[in-house]
Amino acid sequence: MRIACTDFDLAATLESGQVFGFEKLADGRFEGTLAGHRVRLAQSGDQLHVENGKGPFSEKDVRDYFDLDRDLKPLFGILESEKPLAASLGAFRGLRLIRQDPWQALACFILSSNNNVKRIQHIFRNLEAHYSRFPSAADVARTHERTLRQLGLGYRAPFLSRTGTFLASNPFYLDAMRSCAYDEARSRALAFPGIGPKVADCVLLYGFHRLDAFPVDVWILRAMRKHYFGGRRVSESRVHAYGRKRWGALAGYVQQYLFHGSRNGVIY
DNA sequence: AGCCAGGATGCGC
DNA sequence: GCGCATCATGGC
Repeated sequence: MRIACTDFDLAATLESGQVFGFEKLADGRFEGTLAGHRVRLAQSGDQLHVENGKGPFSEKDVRDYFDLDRDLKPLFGILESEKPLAASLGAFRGLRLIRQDPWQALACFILSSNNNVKRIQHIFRNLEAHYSRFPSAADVARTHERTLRQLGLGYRAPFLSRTGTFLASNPFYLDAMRSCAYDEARSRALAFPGIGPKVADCVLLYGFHRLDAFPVDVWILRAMRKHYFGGRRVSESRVHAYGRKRWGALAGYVQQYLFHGSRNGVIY
């Protein structure tokens, strides 16, 4: 399948720490699961190539997943007007926010706390291998904690176990969060074990495509302190409130360019 | 060897 | 509200 795409950077999108299930192959293609199907992805210019097996799999699935029908010009207008962001735009123009499955985003970002991307990817692959797919909440619910530990989760095993158990017996809980206002959805995310302020915003941003969410991790905190607070050691909650107010409905997109740019040395 | 990783939690203050 | 120790694990 070939899909026309403008203002799209596949590699930046898949390597910017928002999704952990794609592996870069030796030839530069990416392999992972999209809309329930194993795919291999490659980009050449304004074309996205998708190889997949048989199944109910459409171009629309891909366009939705990669947010390809969004006009990024309003975002680019913001990024161009601020020095640190313009640098990231120059390097990663076309980085887009993926629409992930809410449960998968929630599970992955429980694993992400005090962890590094390489190891999160490793745990993700362990989970896929153990269950022959990414586990559902029900899968996790009937798995013993020690098994999760053996898959590499460490001390986060009980967090995921308890979350899976709750969602297996409340199967529409995440669906209901879709229609909540930001504050309500965030406080519900915060109520899960192992989910604090940063991961809650990741769940809203990546799992529910709430673009007004603004996750503040160590990279965002450093970059924001330096470029927007004159180097002052302001708190994460202040940075969070500031980012959301300054960039509003596109705060999450701005955050993604700031994060990826900072992590790759484009912003310093 | 020791520090860090897309932090969260529980504590004392 | 803030600061701090602790939490598995492995990459670097």
